[in-house]
Amino acid sequence: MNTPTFRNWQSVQTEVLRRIHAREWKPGELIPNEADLALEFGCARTTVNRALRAVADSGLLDRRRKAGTRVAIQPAAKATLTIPVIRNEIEERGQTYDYHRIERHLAAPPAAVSDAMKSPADHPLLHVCALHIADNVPYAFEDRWINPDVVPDALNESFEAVSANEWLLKHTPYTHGEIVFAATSATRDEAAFLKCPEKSALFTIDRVTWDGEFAVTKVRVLYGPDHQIRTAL
Amino acid sequence: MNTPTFRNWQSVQTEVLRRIHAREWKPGELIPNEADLALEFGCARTTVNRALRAVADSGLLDRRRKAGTRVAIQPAAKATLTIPVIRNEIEERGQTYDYHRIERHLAAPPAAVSDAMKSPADHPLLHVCALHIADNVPYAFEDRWINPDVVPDALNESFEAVSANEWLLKHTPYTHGEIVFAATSATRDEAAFLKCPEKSALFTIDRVTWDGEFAVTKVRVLYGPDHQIRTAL
DNA sequence: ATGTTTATTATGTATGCACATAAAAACATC
DNA sequence: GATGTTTTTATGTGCATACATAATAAACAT
Repeated sequence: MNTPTFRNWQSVQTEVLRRIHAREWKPGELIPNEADLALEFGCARTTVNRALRAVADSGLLDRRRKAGTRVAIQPAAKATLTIPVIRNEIEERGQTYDYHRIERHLAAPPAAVSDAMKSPADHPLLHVCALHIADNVPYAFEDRWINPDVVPDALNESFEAVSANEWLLKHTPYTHGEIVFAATSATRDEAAFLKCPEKSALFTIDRVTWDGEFAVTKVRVLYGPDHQIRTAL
Repeated sequence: MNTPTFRNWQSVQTEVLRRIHAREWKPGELIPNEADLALEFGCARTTVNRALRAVADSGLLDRRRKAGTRVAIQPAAKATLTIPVIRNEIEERGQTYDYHRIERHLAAPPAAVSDAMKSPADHPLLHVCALHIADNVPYAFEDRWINPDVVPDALNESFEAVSANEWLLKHTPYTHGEIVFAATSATRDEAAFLKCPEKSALFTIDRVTWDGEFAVTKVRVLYGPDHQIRTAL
């Protein structure tokens, strides 16, 4: 009744996951240390380490030096969402993508925007609004503010052919960002653009992108009604 | 003008990220292979490999055998969301958590639910509805269906003191799950429970949890108005 | 009893080496 | 020229070893 040998880290990972799910290792319980597992699985400790590290990354194991590795008590689900460029999102579903720029001008942003971008209240930013369309149906409304100090080239771009989304990705470096998911009620204007009833519940993604200490851009994307983002757990 | 040596994979990663952000390596561009980088950084190829793998995991690099590693053209943002147990979510903000079970009975679920759980339409499931409360204000409404074939013990549990959320986490193994984020409009009943206007836009998480081929539970959590989930990018 | 120092130990990681594998590129064949 | 086959090459991974580090437990001193 010997355990079969596990050659690669994936198979070790699978076995570890099996034991966790089968409750052979119960939540909160300490599991054998890497060296022992390596012996049991007939592989090197490095391999066990890699497997356990992967499982820990997914949140199912808690690891601490000296204390050892234990099964997470409340495995706070970690879902990795991929937020694609809208064009890709649409084209990957086999729909035709269309883009329509609605507005583009320099203006002082509302306080909510200048605050989020940590930009002086009266400092003008480039405001670009656009509609993303899938199979001739409005798909998402994009409301974006761009900091021309950080991206001076944006002032020479009309954003009529290429969406600001893609243009910025291609031309602008950034270091980090914040992203917020929420549900918002469609305003009159938004409803008109998205051709949905006013006050429809819209899935919304807000994103602020930074290059060092300067905000590059802030964008709010309002998706059409019934839009959903799904992922495996 | 020699590059300083990078001792550990984190510092290699930092340097790689710097080069990407600084556009020394431009989007779409092929970067030197691992062996060359190892030589340049004065470390082993394994170390470079680990660093590049980490960056690739975050979506900024595309790696393919033989073809080499290149900077992602459109780094589809990958956001890792942590979906905590609601009680923890509330308590971590220093608010008091309260829980109120609204309903619990065996019933044949609506088609949408039995379909999602791949359960026969007329097969009765345990329906548990509850309200999660933060500082005496309704926080989230939980609408859950539990498969008693998979979790027979649930039939002996009133879910009055412990939320089904936590009880299941503690008692039920599972293998995988699906999760869907969306925005929904509050129905009359939901609005009443959450003490918000009818048709408010509510952030919604739908989750189906499986143990092998059997659905363990399906839950829809409706968060109160203005709820948002944020994460770093 | 209590605080402080010193082992001890499990994980974390760097390294050199070997070999596996996918996929591009070169080549041969029809 | 199109198609199938072989070679080449960059990444992917396993392993043994060594040492680093964090955190606990044990030993020690006060």
